[in-house]
Amino acid sequence: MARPLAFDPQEKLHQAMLLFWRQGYESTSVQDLVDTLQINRFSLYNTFGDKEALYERVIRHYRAHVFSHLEAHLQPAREGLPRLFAYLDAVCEGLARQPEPWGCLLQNSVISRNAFSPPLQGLVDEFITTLQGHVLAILEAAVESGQVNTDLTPAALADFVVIQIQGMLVASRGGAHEALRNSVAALGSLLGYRR
Amino acid sequence: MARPLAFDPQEKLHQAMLLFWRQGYESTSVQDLVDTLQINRFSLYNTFGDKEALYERVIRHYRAHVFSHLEAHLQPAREGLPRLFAYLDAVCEGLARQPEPWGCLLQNSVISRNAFSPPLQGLVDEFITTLQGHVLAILEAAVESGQVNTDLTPAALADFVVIQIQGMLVASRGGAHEALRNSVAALGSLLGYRR
DNA sequence: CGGGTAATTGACCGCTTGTTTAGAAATGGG
DNA sequence: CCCATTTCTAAACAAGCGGTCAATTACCCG
Repeated sequence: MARPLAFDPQEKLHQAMLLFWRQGYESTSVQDLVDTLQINRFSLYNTFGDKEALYERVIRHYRAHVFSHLEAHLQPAREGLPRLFAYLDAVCEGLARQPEPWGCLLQNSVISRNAFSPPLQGLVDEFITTLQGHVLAILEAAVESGQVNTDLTPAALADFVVIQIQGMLVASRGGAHEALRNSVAALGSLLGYRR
Repeated sequence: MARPLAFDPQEKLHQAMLLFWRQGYESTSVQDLVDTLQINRFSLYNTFGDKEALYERVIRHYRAHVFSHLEAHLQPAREGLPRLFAYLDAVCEGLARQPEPWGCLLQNSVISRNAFSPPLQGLVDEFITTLQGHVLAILEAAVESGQVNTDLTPAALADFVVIQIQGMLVASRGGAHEALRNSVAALGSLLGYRR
């Protein structure tokens, strides 16, 4: 056959994810990637395609290896509020554990979505759609089972909660960990959720 | 004396604000500014300094001519919840009226604060601090006067509401106007605020 | 009307961006 | 052992970035 790769693509992809996560898409140059991943410029293009193609793979990697663990807390939706707050607690904990306030790679991508081509925009938009779906299912179950007593529709409540989550993810980039915990506690109290 | 300016600095500053508002700081090049403001490159530097100095003046301009009108709804704080929801309604209305979903220039600046020098970072951080101050004062008055019945501290509630506002401002960039209104309605309902 | 002052002009600087090229090096099967 | 195949290396590409320059133009005051 031919000359084998001198590096592990998965490992390099992981390193690229960490770099993009910390610095953002636009602020991370190809030179940064070359320096950090310790592979040649051409090898980078040869294995991952151009910068945006690499970022797409990074996003999928993040979704599969980071977000999926958080997403697991949101199921099964029929259990209602305990699932929502298990997720919110895990989000708080994950954000607080970061050495620097990087926030969430997916939410960061949503914010800079205008820098992407339409297909990639669609991919990052899926994040909000997915979140919305999970939260809505949980709140429908919560309202139906009487966990939360309100005259609001589950859909309106879901909009409210998703926006709250988005706010938490951006606020975390200021390092306001206590504000995040306060925020979750307040939401719990207002929804009448007893732990 | 000497040759007078061939343009109105205030007018050009306003145009620069609109451009930065729409495109963001990093995505707006000096060439974009030259093309849009219709003044020469050097004249731009001569009157406003470098790109970051211009952006600082843009932020101050925004604060004085755009945000101040919204901020006015937050006072006097002693009136409590009506002031908060007057502000939130105005924010919703302002965001919905935008021809394209630009969000809030100040919140957008907070998000890309890492691209700025420390002094400018401080200036954009003032936005959250200011908002926090207003909201806290309102909620203290609201709790004390019994407008809202909760076992939460006003400080925790303020963290919650400020994060909610931040979430609204970033979500608006996806054009989700109805979700914003639902979100405000949900907050009102959960706080027991009757309009 | 003439001279001093300041705004304007457009070319130009060095640097970084993302991307590509041509040639050298390394592998494993026939 | 050698050649086909693929990776690797370093250099270079064009385009765009923020920022600066000397020369020119237009104005107001004396």
